[in-house]
Amino acid sequence: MPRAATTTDVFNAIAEPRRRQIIAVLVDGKEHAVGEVVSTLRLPQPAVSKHLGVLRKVGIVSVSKRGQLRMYRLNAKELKPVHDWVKTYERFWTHQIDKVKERAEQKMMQRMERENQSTREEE
Amino acid sequence: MPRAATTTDVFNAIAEPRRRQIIAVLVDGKEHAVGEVVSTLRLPQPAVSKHLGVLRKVGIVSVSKRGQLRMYRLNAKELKPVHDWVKTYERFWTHQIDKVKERAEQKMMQRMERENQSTREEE
DNA sequence: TTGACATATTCCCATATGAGCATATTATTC
DNA sequence: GAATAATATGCTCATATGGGAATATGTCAA
Repeated sequence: MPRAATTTDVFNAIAEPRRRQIIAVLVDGKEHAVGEVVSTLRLPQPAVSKHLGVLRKVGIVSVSKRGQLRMYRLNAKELKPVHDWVKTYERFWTHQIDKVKERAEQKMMQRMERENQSTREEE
Repeated sequence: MPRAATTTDVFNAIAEPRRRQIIAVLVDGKEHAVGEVVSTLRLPQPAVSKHLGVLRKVGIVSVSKRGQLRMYRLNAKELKPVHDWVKTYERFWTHQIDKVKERAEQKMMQRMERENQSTREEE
């Protein structure tokens, strides 16, 4: 069996860096013409159209016609499965951050104690 | 150009459903032999070895020898880039949840008012 | 109608799959 | 050392790329 199609699911669709770039351009949630994406990312127009096509098939973006323009809009809700999935593993690095914070607070307390002591010594 | 290699980055590595399944088996953070994964997921052993190889190249898992066993352990920190990326778009559905909560609270308030009223009527 | 402009589509190509199967490698035990 | 167990590796195959270039489609404007 070959690799799953990029249009199979969101995970495959976002595996492509350029598609993530395109998504980033649409992050404001507003409508953007293909040409905007092209000039912003400086990618060949056919490439952008193709990538947008993949994103559309998966539902990450939606299109609407405005004259001769095709306006693409981000439908970020489709990214939720990715978020839900990766959130399961969040604790693995969040705990680490907590420990760092803890150590920092301990140092802060120690420093405050020291400063408190020298203040008393000044009295 | 063909599609990027699955060993290129984490995004490509986790695009494969079976690899996500394997990651799920290793979620407890403890060491697991290949055979455990094989029997848990009921996948062919060569397939599991190959997928573990991909995950290892990307750094998502680490290996250590224990006799004739190869113990694989999840290195979930490598998934952080995915989390960081998708978190940028979290607000798109979180806001929706907030709205749902808001509506629920409004209904609750209305209900309380009604009950309050009927209580007064009982007086 | 004829252009000019914005996008989409088609073709070709090099390449990286992932599955299935057979086989090699390594370690253990008798 | 031989047999066995646990993994890894090598092979072929069908298939889905993504890029580039050319071209088709669709739309507006004069």
